[in-house]
Amino acid sequence: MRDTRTARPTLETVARLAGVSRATVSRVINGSEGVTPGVREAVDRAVEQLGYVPNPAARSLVSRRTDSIALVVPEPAARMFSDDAFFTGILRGIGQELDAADKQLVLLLASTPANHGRITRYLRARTVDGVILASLHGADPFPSELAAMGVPAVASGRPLSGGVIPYIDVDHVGGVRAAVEHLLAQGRKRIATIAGPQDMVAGIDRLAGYRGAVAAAGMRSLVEIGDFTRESGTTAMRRLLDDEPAIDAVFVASDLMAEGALRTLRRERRRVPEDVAVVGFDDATAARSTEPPLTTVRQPIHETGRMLAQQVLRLASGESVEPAVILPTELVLRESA
Amino acid sequence: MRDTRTARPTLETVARLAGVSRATVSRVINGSEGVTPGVREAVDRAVEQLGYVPNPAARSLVSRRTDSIALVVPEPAARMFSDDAFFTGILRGIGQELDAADKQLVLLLASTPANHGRITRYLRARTVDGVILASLHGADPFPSELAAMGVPAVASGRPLSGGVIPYIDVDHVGGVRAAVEHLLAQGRKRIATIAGPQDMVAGIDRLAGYRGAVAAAGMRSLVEIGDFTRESGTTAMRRLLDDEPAIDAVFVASDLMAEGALRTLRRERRRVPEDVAVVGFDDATAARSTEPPLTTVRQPIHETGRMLAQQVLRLASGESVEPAVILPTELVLRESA
DNA sequence: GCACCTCGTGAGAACGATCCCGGGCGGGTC
DNA sequence: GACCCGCCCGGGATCGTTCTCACGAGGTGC
Repeated sequence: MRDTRTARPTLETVARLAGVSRATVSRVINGSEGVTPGVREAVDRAVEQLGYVPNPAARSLVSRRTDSIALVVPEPAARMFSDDAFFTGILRGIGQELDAADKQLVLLLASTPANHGRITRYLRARTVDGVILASLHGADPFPSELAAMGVPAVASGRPLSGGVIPYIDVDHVGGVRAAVEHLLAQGRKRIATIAGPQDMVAGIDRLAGYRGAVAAAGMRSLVEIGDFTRESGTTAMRRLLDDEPAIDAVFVASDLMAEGALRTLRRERRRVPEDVAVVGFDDATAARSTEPPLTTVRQPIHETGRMLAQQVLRLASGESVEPAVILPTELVLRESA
Repeated sequence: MRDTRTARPTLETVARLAGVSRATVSRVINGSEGVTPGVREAVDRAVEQLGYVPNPAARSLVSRRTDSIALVVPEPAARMFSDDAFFTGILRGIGQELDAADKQLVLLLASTPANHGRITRYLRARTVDGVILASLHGADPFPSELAAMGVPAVASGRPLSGGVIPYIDVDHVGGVRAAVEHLLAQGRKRIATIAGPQDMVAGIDRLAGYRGAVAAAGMRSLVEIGDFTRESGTTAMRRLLDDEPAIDAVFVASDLMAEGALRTLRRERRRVPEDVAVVGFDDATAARSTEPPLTTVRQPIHETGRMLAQQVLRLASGESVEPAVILPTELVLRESA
């Protein structure tokens, strides 16, 4: 007899109370087929009465499953991203799907390089059934490491290091094309862009999309590089106006930078959209409240999170998945263009 | 002989290679004292050579520790919070401390009521050594449930349901007092407030702070309630101006709402700070880029996260902690007041 | 020089589940 | 009526650690 406060019931306890064996209780708990209804009921009652909850450690020791998925977030990604809403949006999407599948989410923040080793070790211990990699900078080592370890993994955003693990991304190029075509349809003649950092996929692909669309229209491109922050949008816009005062439209690779750009335009007394049209990217919450409200490219953040979770769960259960899933983007028309 | 690709080394494997017993290897792994340097070295070499990583499931089965901490986030909190930067800030703070302590972070998003049961069950299974509760709405059941289960837990923000578990919060009242006194020192005569929702501590305490400070100065209070969103700031400010055109200052309980308020003031052609001074709360990143830049009360978000982690780790290791830790806030002077 | 104590090491019993395998029982077929 | 085939259920091994306890060697005190 042990302290009833601390002594948690085990399979054994339940089995005795229900008058059956451990194996049978296990079958009932895990919903196996061949159990007589009467017995099943007796076990259920015992479980209920004792408040039995299976011990996950014991379970995963033998089953070699942990029912949990890791989300690895390299710090640069977390810090740089256009806004935190992106991160939390993805998180909610992932959470929703894992929830439905009754899996846990383990968050691994890679803040320091030291930390990186800690994470790899953790992953090697097979403490999780699968890994989701948040979007990465340049030559991030995680994808190939994970592939080498044989851990089921998917990435958010096309990994720049090459196609070694499957990924989910949004249609950057298509979104930008729609934006530029919208500007062209308005009769804009001189369309510039404020691009994102060129060591991130989002930065690279959106710039490529702009270049392609502008070239297709037989126009010259005009590019300034920012770093996805509001401040960089402000200064980049100023440089653009200095270089080419005749600009009548600008595609900005993030809403945050677009806010900054709007500010410069206001200071320079350029009317938006009359003198200069502005299109952003992200459809951040702030896009509704800029002056004027921002026309922007919406990306399905929540859906991305859900898809990430779905794919990694598939991989974890042994199925195979497409090497890439590209989710559609959508131009949202407001007043800035 | 098993497949070397899948067969992970165990203590036994390491022990054989090093020519010692399992127990000794275990001692070395866990850094116990009494091990001869020579033996320790031999074991270290074997571990290195085999790439041995302890199996967490086996370990926690016997040790009854899991080396992981859960962060429980009720959906309303996540959705409503002034901005997602708050959440991610807390997260980073927690991450940093857990990292230093070599603990994992398990994220539990309470999106639906159904989900709530799932979370409680998970927590009852003792899958984590401790729990951090993200800030809660009104009468959230988690604090008392956790207390009843005897799981070490701390809350972010004073739980409204009463002092059943320790918490970390910032000095809302002190911050607001500093803000109001700053306005008084400028000779402002009619100081209004836009408060947050009155079912959240942040909303309640900041309003209380305002009421206290204004009363102390022998002035009447003038209150409009918002919900921490930009839009609610816009409309609340309009109502305030309608009610009392003579307003010459307003304390706004969040920067996001302050942005909305600035917008209304701009539309109504009131100059800030000449005609109306505005002070926000949070020191969100956007506060630097409003026009004019926002004077606001900074709360130590990152520090809050770190403290949450520190306290829950203390509790988990059996120590006791103060029932409440209040971190200081600071008035940041910019141009809006 | 004998008893005692300390310190490093090993043997073996848990921890609490899953899962394979075999035994018992009931019913259908010849 | 005997045989056989399924279907349920139980026994027991197993997963990979930690931890208690016992043991032996070497140093110290008298």
